Amino acid sequence: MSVATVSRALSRPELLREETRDRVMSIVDRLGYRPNLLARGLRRGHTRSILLVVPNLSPFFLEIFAGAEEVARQADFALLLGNSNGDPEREEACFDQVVSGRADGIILLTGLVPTAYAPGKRPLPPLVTVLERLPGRSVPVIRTDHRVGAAEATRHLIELGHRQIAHIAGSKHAPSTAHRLAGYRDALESAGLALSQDLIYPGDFTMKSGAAGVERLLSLGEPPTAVLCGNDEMAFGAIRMLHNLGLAVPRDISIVGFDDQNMAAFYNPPLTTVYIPRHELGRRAARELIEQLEGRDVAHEVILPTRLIVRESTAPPARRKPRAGRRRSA
Amino acid sequence: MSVATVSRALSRPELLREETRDRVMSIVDRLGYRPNLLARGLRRGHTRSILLVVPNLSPFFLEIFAGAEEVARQADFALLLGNSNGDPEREEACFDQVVSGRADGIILLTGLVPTAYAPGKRPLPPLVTVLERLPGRSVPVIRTDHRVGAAEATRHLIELGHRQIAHIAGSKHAPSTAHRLAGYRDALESAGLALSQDLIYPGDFTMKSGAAGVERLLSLGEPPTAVLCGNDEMAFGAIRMLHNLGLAVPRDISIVGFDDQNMAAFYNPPLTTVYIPRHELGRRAARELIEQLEGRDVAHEVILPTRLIVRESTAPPARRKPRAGRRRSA
DNA sequence: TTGAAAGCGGTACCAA
DNA sequence: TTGGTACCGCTTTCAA
Repeated sequence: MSVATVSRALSRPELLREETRDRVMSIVDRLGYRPNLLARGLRRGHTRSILLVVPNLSPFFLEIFAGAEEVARQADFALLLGNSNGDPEREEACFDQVVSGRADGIILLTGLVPTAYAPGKRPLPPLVTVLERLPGRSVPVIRTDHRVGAAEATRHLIELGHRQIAHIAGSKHAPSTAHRLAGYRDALESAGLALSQDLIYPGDFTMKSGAAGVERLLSLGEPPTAVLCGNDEMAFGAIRMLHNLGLAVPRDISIVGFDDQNMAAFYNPPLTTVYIPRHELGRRAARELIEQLEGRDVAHEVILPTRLIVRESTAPPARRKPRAGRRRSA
Repeated sequence: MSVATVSRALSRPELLREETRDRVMSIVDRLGYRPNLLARGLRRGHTRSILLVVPNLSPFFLEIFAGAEEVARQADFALLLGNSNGDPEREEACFDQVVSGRADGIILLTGLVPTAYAPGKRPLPPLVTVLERLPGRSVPVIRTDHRVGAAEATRHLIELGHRQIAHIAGSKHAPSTAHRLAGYRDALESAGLALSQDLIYPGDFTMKSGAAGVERLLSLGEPPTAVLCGNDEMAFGAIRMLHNLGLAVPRDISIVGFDDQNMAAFYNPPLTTVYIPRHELGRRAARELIEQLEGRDVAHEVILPTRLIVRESTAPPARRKPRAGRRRSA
């Protein structure tokens, strides 16, 4: 029996006589034979695998990964994970994976393309971005409207009666940061509330920065009665710090997060936050990329809705001004 | 100039005259040429990539991944992520990746080998396990001593004066569950405290099960004054439920977690827990596997120490019995 | 329906 | 130090 026959039994069984096919398969089973994917990929010119590039390994991105993996698996694609860790060099290495033939396309969660792939230099690999539109590029994007989500969350606070509403913003590098800030401003403006630069603290998405942010905001002459945080982590950090300062959430101050991580519902108190359909974001991204790889036309932009989830970290403002009480011993 | 020369310029530059090498490299740079990794892997017989297999995408495993990635990168290995999701079939598919030539070896975090690779069937790929020893196999393992860690945590509660100490155990499928339970028992026995099956709740590592567990334990005739949880997530769930029931931690009941996730220090209250050196576990695993792949001898077992981190979720028992108070409105 | 053989893009051996 | 070339394992065209 020739190698061609074995190859056909595995790849295009319909071309073989049933008897031949069975004979091959039984031997394959017995030997535990698995075709060499490198050779196959080399010959076929593609590997049926896609690379998802994240800027870090936070649970937020990993859930998008999980969604993408689900769709990829169904379509018989392998999903690889590339962690750029914010390093442009590593990001470029991820893109090179496609040039090197290890993957057929990229799902990009970092919001930026390596400079080596700037327009006019190397051509982009098959690409879909998630969360962030690529400026000046016509690359399909699956995203949510951060601005609308942030505005809705801010409006929730306004409707509760808050007037002094602060914002702890995310990392400057993330384009979503600007959009969430814009939504916060939109809501304040439509309510006729004054914007104050003092009420905006530049965080970096870490719990630590959330804690630092709220401490800083509290030191203001006119401290806020509510804070919209750029993500859940910073909200957790903020709440923790408030408790540490002897302040209770939401009694003394209301806190809103962004993302609705799994932990949000189980935090103490459960966090009011903006739900982002991470899983679906991943699913759609994988679907679009696979369509693209298979030569079909794809949507240029998909916008998935966010949703405000009201839990127990928000309430009407207290009568008296929130002031740091005795700092807890520990 | 021949292809052989280009190949050498990229793979073994020391074999070329400096001038030739520079000439090749300048053209490589200009063209953005990247060697095809499939062809290279096919020819060389290895890919310099290793696959890390996790049972799910929880932050716990991802931190081990991050540690392994660090070492892999330094050694110029790519680290792939395989998510078996508890499915034996997917687990087997991960092992097949090595047989298919996509990876050279496996770092296994699931604690079990697919049945297709049972002793006497297919030979195991180059393998290092993390956290769990493989029964009946001489596979290198990098682990911590869960039993000692759990005993230390339990002793901490005993020293605080607790006598009724419960345990919310992890998933039955994880071997660590049994070890942590054993450590809990060890400490109780050495302190001369009675063991009661009622005080052991079978959880599954989720926050939800932690919440259900503590609710159940509280309904006991003689409810516990402290609970050792099999991981941090269950501890968070437990604390949340307690607050929901109008009970405060640690005033009414003490809670200890296991793992020391990032969130532990920022939970409300900050969680007393057992630190597991996840990052180092990953680093060591990658290092051992790479050594093994390069034909060197490797340690058969590496045991890394755990460490009890005392924060604010534990305190001496209250005088009066903890009883569920008014259930909070929300 | 099956077999023979070319070729995917590199690497490494041998020769020059 | 460089070039020519066989070969890694598979797919696919062409011929039988």
